[in-house]
Amino acid sequence: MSQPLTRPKVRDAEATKARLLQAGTEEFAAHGIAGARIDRIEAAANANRALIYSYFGSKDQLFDAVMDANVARVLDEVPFKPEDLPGYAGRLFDFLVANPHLLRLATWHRLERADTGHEPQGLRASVRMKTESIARAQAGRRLTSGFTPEDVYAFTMALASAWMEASPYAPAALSEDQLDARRSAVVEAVRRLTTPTKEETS
Amino acid sequence: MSQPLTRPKVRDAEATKARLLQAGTEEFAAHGIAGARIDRIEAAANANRALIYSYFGSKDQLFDAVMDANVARVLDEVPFKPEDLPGYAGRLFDFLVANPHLLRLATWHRLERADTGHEPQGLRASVRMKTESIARAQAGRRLTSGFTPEDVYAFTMALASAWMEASPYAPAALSEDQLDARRSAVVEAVRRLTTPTKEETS
DNA sequence: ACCTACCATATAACTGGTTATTTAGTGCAA
DNA sequence: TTGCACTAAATAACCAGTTATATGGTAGGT
Repeated sequence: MSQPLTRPKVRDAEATKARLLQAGTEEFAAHGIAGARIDRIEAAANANRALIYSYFGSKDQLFDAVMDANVARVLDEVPFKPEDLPGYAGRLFDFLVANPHLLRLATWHRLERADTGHEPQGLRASVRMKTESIARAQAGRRLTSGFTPEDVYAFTMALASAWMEASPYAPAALSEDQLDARRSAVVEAVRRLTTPTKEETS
Repeated sequence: MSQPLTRPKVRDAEATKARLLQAGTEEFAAHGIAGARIDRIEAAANANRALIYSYFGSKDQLFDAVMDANVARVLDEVPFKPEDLPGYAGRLFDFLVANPHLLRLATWHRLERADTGHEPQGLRASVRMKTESIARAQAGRRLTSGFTPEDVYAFTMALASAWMEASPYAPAALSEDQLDARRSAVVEAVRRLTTPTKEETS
């Protein structure tokens, strides 16, 4: 995770970009855009600061690149299946437990960057795909029609990240059992929200 | 909301502190701690910057004071009743729609200040009171025992703020009708989560 | 194989504007 | 005249971004 980032023996622009993205991910997740320090990224990436400007353009643009890379990673690693929203919530919960800094990163983006209109690459398309497949599942009576597809999506996301948002104090000090219990609660909550009511199935 | 803050004719330290807290609330909600600028607070509060240091101590301590004041306000304005969690979620939703900057403020606190151990005055006590009264309601079979009191609380909070977290883009452009629909969805979601299941009531 | 000119990669030092915080004081009111 | 509210100006550190320079790999000529 936070091993020192080592340079390859040969010069390699791609590898340097990757180190800068990795160091930027950690720095931005910890301190946000305004709080991030170029010299810390420089040191952590084991690369010169001027390369940030030649490869990415500016601090803000490095943040955008960091977001793009990590959004792509989440979309890749947490598959979405509209017929199993509780399972999706559980997998998302697992991912956030394993990568709490990425939730912080997304939050910083919302606070500091969303109003600039710069959205992470692929995010909007992915959300549209998800809500549309939720709509299809609703039409097929496989999940409740009591909420709009956007509601279902927003609630699922909110429940999966509820615990990380709610407990800023001592978030890491959780036993395996406690973690399992919370995961089950999230899955069960999404199940209660999304299973069709009796009237809907009749 | 953002009228220029005017000074009284006579010198009045309390009034100046109040202006600094108000200006600080808006500045910190907009930019966070690292992004906030003392000179903007000074200008918006119509007060000299040195007063910030003599009354509050530092930029960080001004932020803490701002948090304390606004947490007190929320606790005061959004009454909690464990027997009506859906209603509580609805009122919280209303409050957040009316004061979106306070959700931002709380989020900045989580990101920038929570790990310092400085909690807003009264928050921990209030959360304990809420979870304990949820536990009593569960014991009295008035709400589901399928979740721990902490789960119930975290989920309720998450659902009430789900929409604000989920839609950073064009959050203000919502018609009255759309807002009502979202509110209803939140209330219904909390109702589905918290009403006892058939087995529980039998 | 060897040379060499070229260019992308990389670096250290610098610049100029910004920013939190302090200081030394002014003036009002009791 | 004492203490408090308030102010303007100074200070010292900080920090994003730039520049001038060095270095290593390599394509192409001999």
